[in-house]
Amino acid sequence: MEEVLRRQIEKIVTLTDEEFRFVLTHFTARTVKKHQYVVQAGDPAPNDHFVVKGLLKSFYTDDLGKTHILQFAMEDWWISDPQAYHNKVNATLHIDCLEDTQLFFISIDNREKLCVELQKMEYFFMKKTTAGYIALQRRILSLMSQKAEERFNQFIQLYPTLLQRVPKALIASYLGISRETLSRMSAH
Amino acid sequence: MEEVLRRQIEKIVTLTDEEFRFVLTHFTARTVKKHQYVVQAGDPAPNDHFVVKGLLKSFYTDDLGKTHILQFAMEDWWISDPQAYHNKVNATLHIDCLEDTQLFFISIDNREKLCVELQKMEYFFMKKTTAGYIALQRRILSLMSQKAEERFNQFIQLYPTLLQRVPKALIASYLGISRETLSRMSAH
DNA sequence: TAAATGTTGTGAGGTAGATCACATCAATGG
DNA sequence: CCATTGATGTGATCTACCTCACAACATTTA
Repeated sequence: MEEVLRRQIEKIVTLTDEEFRFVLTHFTARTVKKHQYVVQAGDPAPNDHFVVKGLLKSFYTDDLGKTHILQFAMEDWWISDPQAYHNKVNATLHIDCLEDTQLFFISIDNREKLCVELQKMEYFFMKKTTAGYIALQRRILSLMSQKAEERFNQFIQLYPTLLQRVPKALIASYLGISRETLSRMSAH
Repeated sequence: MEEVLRRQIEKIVTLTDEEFRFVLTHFTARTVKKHQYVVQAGDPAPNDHFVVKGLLKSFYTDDLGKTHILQFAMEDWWISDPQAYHNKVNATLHIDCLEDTQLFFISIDNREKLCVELQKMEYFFMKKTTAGYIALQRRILSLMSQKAEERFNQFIQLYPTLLQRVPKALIASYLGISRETLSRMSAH
């Protein structure tokens, strides 16, 4: 279990056994069942979650009650409500499990402490955040310049495994299109 | 001029005079005329730009030749092609000036050096990147859950000065709607 | 200062995709 | 193992927004 997290970090910075043990003391392990919530809009959400096994989604519910999926997170991914996490305000997003899930979470306070104590880890988080930023920019461009079917095809290319594990209606919500429209094009 | 940059940094971390002088050695000042490009798709784009005075935009040109504006940047903002910058690959975005502009830019190599030399600065960039990430997430939600007019109203709230300085057609492009549609609603 | 170029408005018509409404079949839990 | 709930497909409308076309000014620039 711990090794999954270690491998994730060591993709970017190398750690001695001792350093990793130290890093680990800042995390907490947790298992969560399908359908359970990890973050609820309105509540504080002081943790960032690393997925060891399982699958979650984060989503926003608008004034009309429609939900919009911001992110899926499977093995090796991180998920949080970043605004609530970094600014210590209440969540505006929900996060729940699509499958039984094992994760490590780290509080924002522990993270800030860890970054000061071990600069490598600040570097690690920096790289992760930057990569996330770039991915979001790509998604914005995709929402603005591509039509539904192109976005879906791109999704299939990018996340073939999610196509298997996630109901189509949720993928539609992630892509910003209706269930029915996506259904009508699954041919290609 | 330098003070603008200093104030920007000191919103997040405090610097001694000496530290700031040191920070400055990693930046280069530059003035750019209206219509000039700062980054061109296809070329390397190893610099991140801090705007002291003026106004720029970053945009993507799709296969059909349509352009989509990702970002405006006026005084106190940063602008780059983040993917090209951080991953040292060629740009996919263009960045050009909407007004005569003064800026400080920092190469990715200088930035990485600076972050190691002065950890405060790594913290500073981390905060900036995180805030940017949160803003992009909000924009994605806005593209998915709001319709054209709501997005425009939100834009006015958020960036009243841009409404003055930027042609409506460009704002439309930023919002992912057509010039004509935006024109038809400027009533409200 | 005339010519070229950029900005904004507005009409008319077209369309991608939303919404509503069912139907079928699979999965899950008491 | 039956009953409820979830997943998916598909037809029939509806609509927000796009595209094309043109006009009227404003602003550069030669």
